[in-house]
Amino acid sequence: MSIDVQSLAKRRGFIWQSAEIYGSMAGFYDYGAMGAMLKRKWENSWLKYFMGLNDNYYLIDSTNILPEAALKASGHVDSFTDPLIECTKCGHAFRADQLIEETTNQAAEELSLAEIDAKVLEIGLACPRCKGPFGNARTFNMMFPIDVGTKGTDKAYLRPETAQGAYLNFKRHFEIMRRKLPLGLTIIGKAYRNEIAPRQGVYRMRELIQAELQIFMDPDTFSDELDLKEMDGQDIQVQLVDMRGKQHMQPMPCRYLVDQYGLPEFYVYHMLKIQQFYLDVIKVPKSKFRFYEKSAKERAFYNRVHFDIEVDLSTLGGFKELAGLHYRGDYDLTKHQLGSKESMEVSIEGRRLIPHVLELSFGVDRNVWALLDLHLVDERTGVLKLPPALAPYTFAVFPLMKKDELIPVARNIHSRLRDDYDVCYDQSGSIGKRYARMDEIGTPFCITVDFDGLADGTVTIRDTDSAEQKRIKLDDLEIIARGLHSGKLLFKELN
RNA sequence: GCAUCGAUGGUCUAGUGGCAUGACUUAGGCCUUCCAAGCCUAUAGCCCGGGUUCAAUUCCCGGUCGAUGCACCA
Repeated sequence: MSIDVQSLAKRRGFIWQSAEIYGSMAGFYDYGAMGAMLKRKWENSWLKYFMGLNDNYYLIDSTNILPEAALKASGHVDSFTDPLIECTKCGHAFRADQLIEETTNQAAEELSLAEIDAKVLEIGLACPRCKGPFGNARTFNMMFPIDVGTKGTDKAYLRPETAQGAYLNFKRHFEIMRRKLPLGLTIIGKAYRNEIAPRQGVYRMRELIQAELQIFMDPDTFSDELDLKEMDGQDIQVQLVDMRGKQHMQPMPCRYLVDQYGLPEFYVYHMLKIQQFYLDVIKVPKSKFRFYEKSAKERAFYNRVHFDIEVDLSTLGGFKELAGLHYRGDYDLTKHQLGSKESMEVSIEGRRLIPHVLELSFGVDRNVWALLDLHLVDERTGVLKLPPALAPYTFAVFPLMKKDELIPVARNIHSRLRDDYDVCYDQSGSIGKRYARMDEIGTPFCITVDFDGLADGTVTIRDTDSAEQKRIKLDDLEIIARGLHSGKLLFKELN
């Protein structure tokens, strides 16, 4: 029998559907005690890594509710919408613009609802499934509308992406942070999309968490400010558009991607950084990681370069998008300049420009799920081997048995460590069962107080990864704990 | 949103028109000097609404949720 990640996630307190006792709504998930800690630690690792790329990158926060005008300017009110027509006979809904385009070979994207209705009549469009007649076209916008104020007269929406918060705040932060480029603004927060058919667990949700870094920069000088030497001799795992169907991915030298494939140096530099994050911090096996190039047709029109970051997840049946690296150009700030009539132009050493945006966009829920998927290594017994910095609990402390001599010592160790780490104390059940519990929630180190140790001031410490044990002096506990937690000391280096 | 299938303690399941099965888990106890041992006890369940029936977890209708395919995913 193999461990089902979904039921482990539920049973051990990671994640499950929201409002369970009322039958749930599709696309909404809640985090339990373990899941919330795992998510927080993923976010912390992510922040530490990506904020560390530049001194001028900052964490900010912004509202989930945005005024209609802002989302009108960003294009979401109009383009986050699909015109639908429904068959009056079989009830099947179709994308009106696509159907018209297929039938007439004419672009229909710009047609209004009334124009669509007229066009449907004109060309005698009928339901491709049952030949039934179509009703009037209507729009379906993926944004959740909100009525603000007692009369609900201020129209607003739940934000469909966190990015807009950074764009709306750009001018003020540019001023506060002393007018330097590149300026990085990070937001970790909720975004909302009224998906037509949420599927595959946390992979497509209606309320999701995004971690996004928006880098505002001058495309002509940004590359010069990066340490491009880091790219020398480094390969990126990529699947380019023309490789599709032939292979999953191929290691391509950074230099090739710049010189031959024509990607901007700053873009490839960030590919490398993202790859290092996944391979070194998240510990994704190299064979399960790739950048997946989006074709001109697949990417949003304002993205000049777009690769998805994909990881091979067995629970989701293959390579799945966990993040995206988008070179959005000056599209966003230009749009908000038009919409708000506030100038988004900046002046740097005599050069005036509207900064361009390089967006690093991560789906947090998917990434947290990926941790469970990737690190549940023993499917039979359910051993989760999480990196110490990501595990919900870094340490667990047990008395070998529920005996009066052992309990106070174990309690004391627990409280010594608790100030600095997330530590679990457990004295219930056999020692083997307690180790197994910790295996399932990914606690990397278990400290056990036994009778031998009472005499000579030692405890045993067990490594989840290898299930091996070593005996350490209680006096060394703090320094060893610090080393193991940071990853600077490896378990095998003990003694 | 359409189609097919499904939904039983916390988890995984058996089964049924009339006291709902088992395992694991969890809690308490006994035992136990290191990897889910054993014994005793306890807690806990038929997705929601309506219908048929003396009686519905079971049959019927509608909904919700899930899996899969199609569609959708700027």
